[in-house]
Amino acid sequence: MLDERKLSILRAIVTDYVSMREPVGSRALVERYHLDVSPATVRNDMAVLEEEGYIMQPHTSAGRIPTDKGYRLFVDRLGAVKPLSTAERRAIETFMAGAVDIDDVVRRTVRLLAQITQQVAIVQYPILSGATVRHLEIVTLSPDRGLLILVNSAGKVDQRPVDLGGASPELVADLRGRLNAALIGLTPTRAVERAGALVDELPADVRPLGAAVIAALLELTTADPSTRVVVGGVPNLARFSDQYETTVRPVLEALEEQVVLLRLLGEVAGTGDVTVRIGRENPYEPLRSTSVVASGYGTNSDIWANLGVVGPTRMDYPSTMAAVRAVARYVGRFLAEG
Amino acid sequence: MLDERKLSILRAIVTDYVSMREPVGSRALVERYHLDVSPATVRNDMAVLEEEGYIMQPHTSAGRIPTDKGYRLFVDRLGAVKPLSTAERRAIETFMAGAVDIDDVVRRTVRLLAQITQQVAIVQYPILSGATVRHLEIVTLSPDRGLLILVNSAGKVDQRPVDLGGASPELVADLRGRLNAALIGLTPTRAVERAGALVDELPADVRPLGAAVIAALLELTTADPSTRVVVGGVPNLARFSDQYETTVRPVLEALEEQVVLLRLLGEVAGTGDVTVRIGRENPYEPLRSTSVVASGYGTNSDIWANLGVVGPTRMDYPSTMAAVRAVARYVGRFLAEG
DNA sequence: GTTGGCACTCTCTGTGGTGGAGTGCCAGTC
DNA sequence: GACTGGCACTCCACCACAGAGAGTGCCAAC
Repeated sequence: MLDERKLSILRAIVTDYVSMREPVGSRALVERYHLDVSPATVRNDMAVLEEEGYIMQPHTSAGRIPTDKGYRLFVDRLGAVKPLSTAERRAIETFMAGAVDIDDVVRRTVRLLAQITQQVAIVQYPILSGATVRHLEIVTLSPDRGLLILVNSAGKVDQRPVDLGGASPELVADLRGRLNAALIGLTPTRAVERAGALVDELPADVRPLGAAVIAALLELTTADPSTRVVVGGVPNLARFSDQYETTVRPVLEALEEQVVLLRLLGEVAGTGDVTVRIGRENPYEPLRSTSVVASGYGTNSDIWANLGVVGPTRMDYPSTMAAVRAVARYVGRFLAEG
Repeated sequence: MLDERKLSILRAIVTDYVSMREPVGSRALVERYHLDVSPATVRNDMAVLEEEGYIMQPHTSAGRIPTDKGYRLFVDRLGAVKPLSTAERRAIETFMAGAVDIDDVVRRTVRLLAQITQQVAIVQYPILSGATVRHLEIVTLSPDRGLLILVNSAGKVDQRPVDLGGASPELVADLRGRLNAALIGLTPTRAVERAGALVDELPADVRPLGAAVIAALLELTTADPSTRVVVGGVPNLARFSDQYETTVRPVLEALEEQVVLLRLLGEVAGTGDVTVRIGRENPYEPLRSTSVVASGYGTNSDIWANLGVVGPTRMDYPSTMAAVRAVARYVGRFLAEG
């Protein structure tokens, strides 16, 4: 159906449109991409490509621009992987050095991704499903108010307020001892199960306190699963200020909604490789004229969370995909090493 | 110099320009604000106001718009305090209910402020200078890697990685005991001083570990002072997409730079009341065509941090100031109550 | 299957003209 | 002396229009 030359033409149209930002005509195509045919031939091919839905004209007698379907074919079959520049590679290597905790790693990652791709970057907090409970602390703030603190083996610290109900320091210490003895080394999920069982084994005087603390623990482990997403590179939208209503505004609005971001990233999850959603392929209506390039990150065996960028459908897919892939891999390795 | 009527005219110009977004002429002014004089009289007064630098014309034979100086006078002397609507008041009351920790309070505050003012909101993390050390924990992650965790009396939890240098669990426990005994109840500043002295009193075998931990503690207390700022309501910039280059872009860029935000908010600090920086009064060059309305928040005796909004110089100052003031007061009270 | 030629279409740019809003100024009035 | 009505003037915003340029589709020829 589409012979080699038509594919080359589509590739050239996508490439040219992405870099020039203008509909591309047959003459320019022949000149800039050294196709050894005449513009007329290219026009015939373009007519076919248009009929098949890969390209379109903004209006009669204008050049062609790729459709979502055209970009899709380009991404699937035509985009040569563009290797990162050494500068970019070095940036990735050095950007993470000196990160002090997970927050910091996530913040640095988002900046890095935004800088390399020159787009808006989104990084989801890792769900360290392999991490185990390392330490559990109950700190008394006032007779009634306490704080349950959970530290996992990856160095993540979470806290939750807990109502101590006036329990004595001894009771609190007792409970802490029991919980630590029972839960250390377990995964969060198993820890919650175990804690649920534990409550029945507690002496009567510790039980009310135990119930309150374990409830807090449950909230902590269920509520947490990286509801959190960090965003960066928003000023990069400046490059699309001409398309304010179709591109800038919807992105700004989506960025404000954690839920939307999680959906955007979330639905690509499961794979460790880069996924691309182009235009209308996106699950979120207002972003129908933008694309999302995302990837899971983690170890070989375990995907922790996702990261990616969002930009106009007219983006440089090969470069963006290469950058997202490289950053995802690097962050995965970095976190695995601790 | 400026009699009562000229001030009324200035007030009317500011009000009209803010709501209509168009240069305002003498005729419209007379009609809409029931000035009991003729347009010609208003024109004479406007000529004076222009000469004094309070208003200007975008071009000859256009209406007038306020200058930064005009807005300043308006804010200082002419803006009647606009009370919050009951809906807004109720929003403030209910928005905070159910906040689980400081992160949550800050996030909710920023959303609230953005929603009420319909502008971009910025909230700085509170520096709870009155808070004291409540608990100090050293968690071992691996023989070499540990985590120093500091809990203060306000329920804030901070952590920092620390190199344990292979110290035995007994040594770690010993050090934890000593630190807790020595530091609990002290303010962060005093705690660091005390810890510095403590290192010399340590037995020789604990000393290297002690030095490492105390170094981490120092980092924690000095680095922390709310370097952190949270931003919300960015999509509200959509209302100014016509002024992309002068308003939207600089704001987006400033928002990416924590340092800039801290400066913006920081330089208004010290007072518990609302401060307004109009246009060129801002310390940050690119924001010269925007205004910042900010306020410290805390208790009567103690300012913890700042919050505010940033928007175009052409903003509804009375409403914005009222909202910022109300939110700052409410958050201060909310945090004080715990 | 490919190509050169040609008529056609549509956007973009610049030009000139017009209407309207608003001003500044002046002479007259209270 | 302050205010007002009138008037000439300025400048923007809007519109219509023409011409250039880019690009196309189609057709006949190779």
